[in-house]
Amino acid sequence: MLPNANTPKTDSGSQNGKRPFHSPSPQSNKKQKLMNGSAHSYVQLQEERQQLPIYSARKKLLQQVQRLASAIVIGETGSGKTTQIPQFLYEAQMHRNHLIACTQPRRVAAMTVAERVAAEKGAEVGELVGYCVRFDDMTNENTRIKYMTDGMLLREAILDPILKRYSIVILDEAHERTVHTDVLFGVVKAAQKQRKNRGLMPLKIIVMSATMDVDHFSQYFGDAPVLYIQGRQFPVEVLYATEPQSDYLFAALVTVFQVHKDAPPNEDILVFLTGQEEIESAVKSIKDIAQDLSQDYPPLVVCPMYAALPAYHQLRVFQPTPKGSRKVIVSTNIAETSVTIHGIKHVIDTGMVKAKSYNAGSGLDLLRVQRVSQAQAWQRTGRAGREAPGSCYRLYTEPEFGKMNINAVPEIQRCNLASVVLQLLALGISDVLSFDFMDKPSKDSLEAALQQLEWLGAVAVADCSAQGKLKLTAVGKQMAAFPLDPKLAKILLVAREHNCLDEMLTIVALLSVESILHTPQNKRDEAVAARKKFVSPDGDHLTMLNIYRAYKSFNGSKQWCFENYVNGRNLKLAAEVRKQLHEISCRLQLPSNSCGRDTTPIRKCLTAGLFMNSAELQKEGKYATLITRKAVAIHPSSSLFMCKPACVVYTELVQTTKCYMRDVCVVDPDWLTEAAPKCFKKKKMST
DNA sequence: GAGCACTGC
Repeated sequence: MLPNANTPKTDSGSQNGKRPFHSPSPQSNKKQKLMNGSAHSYVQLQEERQQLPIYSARKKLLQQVQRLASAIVIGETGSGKTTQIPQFLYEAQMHRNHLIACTQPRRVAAMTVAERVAAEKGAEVGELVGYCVRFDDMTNENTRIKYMTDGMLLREAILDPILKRYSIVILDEAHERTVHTDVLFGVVKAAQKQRKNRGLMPLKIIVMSATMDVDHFSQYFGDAPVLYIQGRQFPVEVLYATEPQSDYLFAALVTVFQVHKDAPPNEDILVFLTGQEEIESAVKSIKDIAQDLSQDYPPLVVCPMYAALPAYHQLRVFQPTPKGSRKVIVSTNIAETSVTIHGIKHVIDTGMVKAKSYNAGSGLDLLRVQRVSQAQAWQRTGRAGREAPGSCYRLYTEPEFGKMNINAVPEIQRCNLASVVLQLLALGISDVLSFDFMDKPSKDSLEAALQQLEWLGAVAVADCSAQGKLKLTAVGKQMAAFPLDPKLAKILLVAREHNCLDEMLTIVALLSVESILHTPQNKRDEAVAARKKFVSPDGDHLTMLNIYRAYKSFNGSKQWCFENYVNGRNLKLAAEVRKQLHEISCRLQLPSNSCGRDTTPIRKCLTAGLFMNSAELQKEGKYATLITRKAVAIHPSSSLFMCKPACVVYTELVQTTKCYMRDVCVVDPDWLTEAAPKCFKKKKMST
């Protein structure tokens, strides 16, 4: 998806608030540059390996892993831990002819690191060294070192909770604390214990991180020893605002031009802002101001950077700056971890980020602009010292920095846990509330997730007491087989009763990718007009199905996508997801069939999964959700906006200026009681 | 009568 220039981050910057960045030796600097090239001879690669800082820690690490069950490795940027540690373990025969897994939070990282390590081993990727990510398994029976996404290992654990194919599991980038990594912590720890109790081959666990919160990891893994590995980060001068800034956007603009005035040309600037709209407007302001500058200033190239930006626009960020000019990149936190941009000398950190927070009580996800954590601030700072010394302008004061959270709240404490809980149950962990999380999610959010699963018919209480053991039902087991939110998995399973699996596979695939609509701000009316022919009176799900069918009938033509204002990239992804879901439904022996032109079966299936997301029209012409009686409205982007159907289900709620329902479908209220008699009966009794 | 940080199976 992204170009080669986008080197994924495999090692992470220092996040220690107290420790200054330290300089690398000149020699290692030269080697670092070599490493960034592409074609190397085997001999060259072996020489480079021995120059890495981690090489000197090799013996100690091997001894520790030999002797103990678990180890923590703290390694800074460029230490080479991700590429070297799996090789050290393999070369020392510690894999015992089983697999060494090394998990990554991101696909691109798993793939490119595997390529690199395979080259170092003088082999093709997919043989001794392989990778496994969704849609792409590059391993075979000879594979011993396997890079994979953390979500992939979690999927495998459902089929095999003690992970018998693996002798060593390395959890890399642990400081990022993704939901998948956090669940894996508990899963590998339990697998290790199980194997020990049953007298099986031990499972060694290595946690690799760039965090300052080392003790937390160590304690969780039985006081595992911690190995520190020096990195190769250049010093970055940190400058704080002298007084608090009320307008971070304005402060950012002023700072950009201050740096532009004082710094030599060819020293590029990276600015961290929070979102697409803010970035586009800042880019425009910078361009406008730059136009009015005198000829004494170097020319300015301004690039926006955010995930939703079309790939060919993203490319610009990676192109080298012409000699004598300066590049300013205005980015979301995508440049914090997911992409590495070369040539950055100055970082401007507004200290703000847009992050998701979840309210278990209302079940509402919402995106909020908030302060970054200290760890994130150091991560941003580190982006200025990748290739040479740099500077970082913090648009907040030092006391303000001191008041920030040391680490970000782990994702598992701020998201809907229905998927996680379903997976834990599928792993055979019945006592979800007391699962050994490194940082426990709140009891409320675990209970809300269980409630949802019970309503969907995925779990049943095995005995009558309130604290009774929970068990997955047959339906729950089938739901867990799909890489989907439980609501969407349920939609697929009920399709067998309504004979419309073909349609539901498409709709669910479309719901699990980002928007397939492309609506440029200045061409909104044209886009709406072009897509009018696809609109279904039954709502957005059916409209999307129409678009997908048309897309397929034009063989995914790019021209067609362009003319109809739909996002070809996301439609293609949906087709890929659909294929995977189809394979799983074949494995579960769900009958493949179509309902033709009748939309009723489709809407009944949607109701069976989305009944918790239902709303009815009130007398005064506004909507209220059925379960929580919350005031909501149809999102203006919906094909049902302006229509007033009596009863609807929706995919999700988004809170902006109002609480909006997104992806709305017209349903019959009787279908709701049919789909979840317990849920709606219960509601009537309590009101 | 509006707007969407970032990943991942």
